[in-house]
Amino acid sequence: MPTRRHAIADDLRHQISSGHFAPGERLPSETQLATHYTVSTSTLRSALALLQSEGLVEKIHGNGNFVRRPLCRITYTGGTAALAPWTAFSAPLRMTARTTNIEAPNHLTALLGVPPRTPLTEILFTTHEGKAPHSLAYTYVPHDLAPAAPPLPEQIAVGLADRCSAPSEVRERVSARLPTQEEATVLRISSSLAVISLIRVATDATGRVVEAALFVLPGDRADALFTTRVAEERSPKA
Amino acid sequence: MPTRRHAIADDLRHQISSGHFAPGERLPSETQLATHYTVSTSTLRSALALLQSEGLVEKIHGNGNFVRRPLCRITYTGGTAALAPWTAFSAPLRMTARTTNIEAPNHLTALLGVPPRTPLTEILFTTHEGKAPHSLAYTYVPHDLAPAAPPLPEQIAVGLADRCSAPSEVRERVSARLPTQEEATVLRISSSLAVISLIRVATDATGRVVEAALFVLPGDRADALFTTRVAEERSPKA
DNA sequence: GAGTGGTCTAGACCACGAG
DNA sequence: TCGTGGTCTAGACCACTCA
Repeated sequence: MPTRRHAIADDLRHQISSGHFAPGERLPSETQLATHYTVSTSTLRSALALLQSEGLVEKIHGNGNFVRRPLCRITYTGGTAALAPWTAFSAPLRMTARTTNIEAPNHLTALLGVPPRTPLTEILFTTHEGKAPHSLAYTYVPHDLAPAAPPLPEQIAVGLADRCSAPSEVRERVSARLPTQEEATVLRISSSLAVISLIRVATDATGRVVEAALFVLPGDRADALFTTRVAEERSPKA
Repeated sequence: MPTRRHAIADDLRHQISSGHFAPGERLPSETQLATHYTVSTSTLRSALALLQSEGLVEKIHGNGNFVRRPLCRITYTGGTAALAPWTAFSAPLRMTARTTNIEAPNHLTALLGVPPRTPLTEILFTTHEGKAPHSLAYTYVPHDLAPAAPPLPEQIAVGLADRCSAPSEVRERVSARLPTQEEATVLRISSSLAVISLIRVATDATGRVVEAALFVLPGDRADALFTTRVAEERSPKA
């Protein structure tokens, strides 16, 4: 038995997908919609919450509810040894970088295998599509491996390749969760829209961690792909 | 500036983690809690919703709110060529299987590269910890590759290894989303707790799909790990 | 049947954004 | 300033679980 909020959400979904509400358009105010559907504003808001968690609608406080423009779906490609994070993405994306020198906070020491307060370089990559941020990647490298050059994305890749030895192993751990308040704000997503949290740790032949990266990818527009080829010699024995 | 529901959620979180409310215990009723915190029941319920989406509290309609027992965190290991799905999990888990013969529905034809209504064998694996279901895996194999043996997990692995050629490539696509109503019910999770959705497709040397598997893993207790070793010969060029 | 959570209401008051 | 969404209230009524 469908509840009212589901019925309203379904109706709005249809109106959006049919083009009755165009992408980027502002929906009627919540009061108007509540009157139209003859429900209370609370019920109407819970209907909109469903659409938000699907990434169909973006609320802007004091302004209105907007139909989200459909975004390019991007694929993070796993298993690449490249140190530059954006090379892992399939689609061409505008990317900005911001470099900060920090001392290793507690939650990073275990990941990087370094003592607390080790000098690190943090590089925050942000991908954009139009004005809307599309994904976040916090990258940490030991300070002596970090490029001295200004943090233009292309230069970082070259700088890293110059200074550090080749990674010999990359471990990527993927989990699903809801975004933190900060992530939701920066990515302009609902805090009820699931995100992929991906932690990538690259170690060189000596076992030293040469890079750790924390990716946050909105679930409505990103996924991660891992391809494994099996050597012919090996038996498929479970 | 923290809202009331966040303050209440924080307080309950502390009481749970400090052991004031024990795992498995039923919380006071929502009315009692609302009185205790001098808020309306709506506000109290929105505080509980926060704890639900963290997997700390399980609501049971008509019965009460229960502190969730902390569950073993499990890791799905990617990149394995094994066809038996449970071998991908790190922890020992109780698993049940249910086999059904079906005709390929539309959403599977593209995945498997077969015509509509191709005979398939669907195997639904469920892992359990105690009474609570822990994860779901829908596995599809072409009917002629499916084991004729009864669907005991161990026998399926043997049956598959006997009949089909070795997979030469495994593609695993990971995304994050909220569970469907059905998944939330079966897994006994809140519909606002993010899940990992993992689609694994194994193809043999001829390019034929020998297995497709759809995993649903609750985000509060599961993650996926992919390890890549880089051959020494290759350059780390981005 | 008694008690629990689930849905919904009609409204107050606050915080934010744009003109 | 005005209109928007954000938070919260006090309470009605329904659906479910368990004794």
